[in-house]
Amino acid sequence: MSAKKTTAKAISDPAALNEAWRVMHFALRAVIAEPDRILAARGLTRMHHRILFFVAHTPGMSVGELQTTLDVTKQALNAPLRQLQTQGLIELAKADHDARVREVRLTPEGTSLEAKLTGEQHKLFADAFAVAGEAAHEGWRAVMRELARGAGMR
Amino acid sequence: MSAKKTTAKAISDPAALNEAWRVMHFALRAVIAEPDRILAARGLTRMHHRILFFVAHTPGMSVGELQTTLDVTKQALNAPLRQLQTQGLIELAKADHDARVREVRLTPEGTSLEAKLTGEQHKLFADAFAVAGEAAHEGWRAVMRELARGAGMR
DNA sequence: CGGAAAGGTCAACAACGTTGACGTATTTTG
DNA sequence: CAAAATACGTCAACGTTGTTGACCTTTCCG
Repeated sequence: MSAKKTTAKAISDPAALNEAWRVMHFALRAVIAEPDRILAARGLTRMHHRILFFVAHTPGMSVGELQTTLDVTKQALNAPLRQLQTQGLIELAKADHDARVREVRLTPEGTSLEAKLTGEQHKLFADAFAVAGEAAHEGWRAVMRELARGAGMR
Repeated sequence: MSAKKTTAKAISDPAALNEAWRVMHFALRAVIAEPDRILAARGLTRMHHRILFFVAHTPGMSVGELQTTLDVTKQALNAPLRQLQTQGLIELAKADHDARVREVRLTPEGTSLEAKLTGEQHKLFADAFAVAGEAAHEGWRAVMRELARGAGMR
């Protein structure tokens, strides 16, 4: 017994729901902060991050797939894509099966940067999960999954 | 016994951390979706929503306080503020203690719209919490608080 | 061969926020 | 009380980012 009883807010207490929304914001901000600074230092933006992120998890993605995934026009994608290439973070190569298609992959440096960026985020999540405990971790995941259901969840 | 065991992912499993990030995105998107549509239908944007939100919870806020809170310039704030006023959602009145200061309050219609907007979000949260259960709710809050610590948390 | 697909690129726009410079009440201060 | 400081409002010039539209090249395929 004991532990904090914190009034165990009722699930639909307006104040609790309101706080949920605020906390969500700050949590997101906290997780984005470091990566954003690192990116900015290289003159990169969130769009670049998004590209690195998706390409890291799906090496060899075509430009068109990226475009669809990120839901932007090819013109909007082109500039950041070229900048990443210029900075030696990604490579564009013709696909074997279709020379019209250009496949995107991270270079070792790109892989390194991407790892650094997501590493910062992972650290925050891991710390939060560690402090909150395994049970809280499971609860968190359950709630998030529920919230995310209904959004695209591509 | 029973219930889903779901492999009880290790707290620092890279895949779990990665999923945490993705889920966070989708959850946020899901929560923002409806309010955004409602706003858009009235020709309003997120900035208007932010104004309504803060003014709702701190009636009589001055324009300057709003500016500081939202972290935008007065020029950026002015336009949406006037539009909200024109649409009869907020009222601007001179402060009793200082006629230079203009206090912002929601009109009944403004209060109604704000309630509708946050109501949509509350519904999503309440549903997610209800489905996940009270224990998960507590866990979620614990993790979020931990994540948010280190961000501003104004 | 000729049409369709994947990309690249130039150009005109539109949304949104920023900085800079003034102008106007109103309050505070020397 | 005159002068400096505040709180706001507003006009104007930009910068960023993404969009639509048009056009061109390379490549694939029937």
